Amino acid sequence: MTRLRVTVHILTMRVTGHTKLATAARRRQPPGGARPRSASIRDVAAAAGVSYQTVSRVINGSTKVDPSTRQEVLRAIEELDFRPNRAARALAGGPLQSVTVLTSNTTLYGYAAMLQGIEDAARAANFGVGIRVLESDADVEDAVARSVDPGTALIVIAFDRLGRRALHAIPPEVPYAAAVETPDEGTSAGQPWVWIDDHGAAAEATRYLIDLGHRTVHYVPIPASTETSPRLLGWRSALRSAAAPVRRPVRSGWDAAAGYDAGRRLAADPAVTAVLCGNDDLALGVMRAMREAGRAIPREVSIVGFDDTPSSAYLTPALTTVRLDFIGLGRACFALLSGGPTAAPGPQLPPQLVIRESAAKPRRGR
Amino acid sequence: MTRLRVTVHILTMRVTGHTKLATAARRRQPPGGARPRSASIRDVAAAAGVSYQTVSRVINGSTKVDPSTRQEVLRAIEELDFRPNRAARALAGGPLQSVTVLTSNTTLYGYAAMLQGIEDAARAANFGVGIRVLESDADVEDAVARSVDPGTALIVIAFDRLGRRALHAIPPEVPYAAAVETPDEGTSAGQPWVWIDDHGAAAEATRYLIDLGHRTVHYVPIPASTETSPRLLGWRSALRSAAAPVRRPVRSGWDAAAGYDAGRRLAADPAVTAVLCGNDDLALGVMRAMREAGRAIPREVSIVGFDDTPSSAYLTPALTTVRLDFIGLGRACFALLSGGPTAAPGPQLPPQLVIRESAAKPRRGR
DNA sequence: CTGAAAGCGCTTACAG
DNA sequence: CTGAAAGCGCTTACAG
Repeated sequence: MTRLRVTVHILTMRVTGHTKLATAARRRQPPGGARPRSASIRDVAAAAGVSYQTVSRVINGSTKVDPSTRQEVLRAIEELDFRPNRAARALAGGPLQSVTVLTSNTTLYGYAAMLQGIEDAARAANFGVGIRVLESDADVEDAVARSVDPGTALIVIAFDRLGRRALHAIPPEVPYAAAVETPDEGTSAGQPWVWIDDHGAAAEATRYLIDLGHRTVHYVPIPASTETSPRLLGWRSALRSAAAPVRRPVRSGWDAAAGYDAGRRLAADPAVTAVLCGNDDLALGVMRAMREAGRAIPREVSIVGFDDTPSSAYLTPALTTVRLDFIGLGRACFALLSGGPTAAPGPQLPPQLVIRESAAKPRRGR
Repeated sequence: MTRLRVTVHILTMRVTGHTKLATAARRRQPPGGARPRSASIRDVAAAAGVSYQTVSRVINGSTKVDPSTRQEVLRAIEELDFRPNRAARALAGGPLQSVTVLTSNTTLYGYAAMLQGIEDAARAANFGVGIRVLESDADVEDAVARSVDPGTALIVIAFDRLGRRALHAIPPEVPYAAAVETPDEGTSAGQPWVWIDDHGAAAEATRYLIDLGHRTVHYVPIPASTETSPRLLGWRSALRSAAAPVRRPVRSGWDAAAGYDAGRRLAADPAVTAVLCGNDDLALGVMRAMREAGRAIPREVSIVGFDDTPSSAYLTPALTTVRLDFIGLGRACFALLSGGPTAAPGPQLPPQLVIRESAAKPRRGR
């Protein structure tokens, strides 16, 4: 019995060995070829006539390599189409080579655009990009723990409560960066965080509506990451500066359905003539509810959104909204990881009010 | 000489060991706390009183472990909060543990929803998820090569030309699955592909408009992955069955801006009374263009989209569209990788025409 | 500047 | 069923 087993194993080994060799030869011949075993640093070293440690130095950008040696190694790398094995580098304690994005959502515009910016910057830096969705409060800790890995940094999209929790669950010295809704008061100096000036954006949009002649501006926020949302603060301060009454924000959610619900509640109040919405999807839902209630936009009710999604300009009426550069935010966030010259924590590209058709003077002056 | 070298080596080991410990110790103490270096299988083995190979067997689900031994190991794993090192597993030739999604886009609804479905299923299977965007034709080969990695499977979102190219660039025996626009004729049997019955969906939507009384239906497609798009075929065959004239499709792109351009061209033709659009964003753009041209929807022109994005029901008029289950498609695609009982290549959940407000009888009968 | 050693944390054979 | 060996492809020290 034992004999038989041994025999079988030897055969197996032989077959495997044979396959590998045959494969390497057939590499460029797709039809029928088995998996090409890719070149290792030893192969490159042999082709370049140096030791494999030198190859390691070259691929890691060590300066202590003779220029001509480097040339020869690079040529061999090119020739063999060598790509360092990520797993081996990570295991051996090599440099950061990938980033995992922790986010509660991947499809909402701000999140998806942020992810796009991260991926774009990461790809340019030859970093791999992973995604881990934060499912629930109970899942956050596990998500962080499973994402911590030598060789990979973390990026947290901390626009909401789950993201915020993940941010605070990252063990010290795990390399990371984050996009936050707003920095923690006081403690944010020196943190690898980027954000958008939501406070200023909300204030500007609110002022715009007030200047149009609206008596006040109602607010349908997205769920905030903290107790005090900068948008809420910006909206309120603009209202106060104008001595306009501050109405209670209408709690909702993230999408058009949530906006629709909020809109129905607002439509019941004839005093509502202007509504600022936490994102364009909410705005879309509010518009729908208003029109169902017979309130024309912008003739009877003005609506302003946040984000400027690619569709917002094509709605009817085209949405007046605050453009937020999430793609740039994602890129900036990634840059924080490498700490290059373009890396700067803090607020990024200022938001910009894009005036279109969904807001106008109220029917009668105040 | 030999003796000396041996001695030196022993010293080296000691020094190395010392340095590492010191470093490790410092690493963990930001100022004060001690971050435990994560447990390895050897730690678990020690805690459970077994060899580390046995731990390996347990975490890999080997059946050849005594139940009581397994219990003990699981307890130690729990106690030490052990998580296998992904890099080490990959390097040593362990099982698949992550999947990289190759896609030309991450923000368009179909792609983003597909990604969501994949992530969801992958997370449940404790798989990591990577993303690699296909930037251009020139980038495809590089994208595939860099994504091939032991321990990680590939999922290609092959709805478009770039995705299709990536699909065909995958070396044989790299584990993968794909969501395609349509299977290759003849050669698709047994391939790990999933898709949605676009042909049937387009035919159904077209028939619906014809049955409403429209003389014909114009078509604004999304760019197809192949020469013959199933949606185009479905649209055309429905038209032919109804003996309706087949107008040339209006080439456009993927987003509302592209839809707007197409819509302007269509609006110039007074004979256009019904338009089928390749996705909801295009439909939104077409609607905008039509209204700018003074054509009311649906009174003068009917519009039908594809996708049923979360916003489509809240547009005014609410969009009549074909609902496609991209989230389910993503899950099904992932399931193909593990080959479990739920894995079935082929067409997935049938599309469903969702009738809302954007399509109606033409003003005058045909 | 370049080479030889040790080891990262696992897995697969293999031997009991 | 369980243990001891070899090695995955790299990197960091270290020694010249």
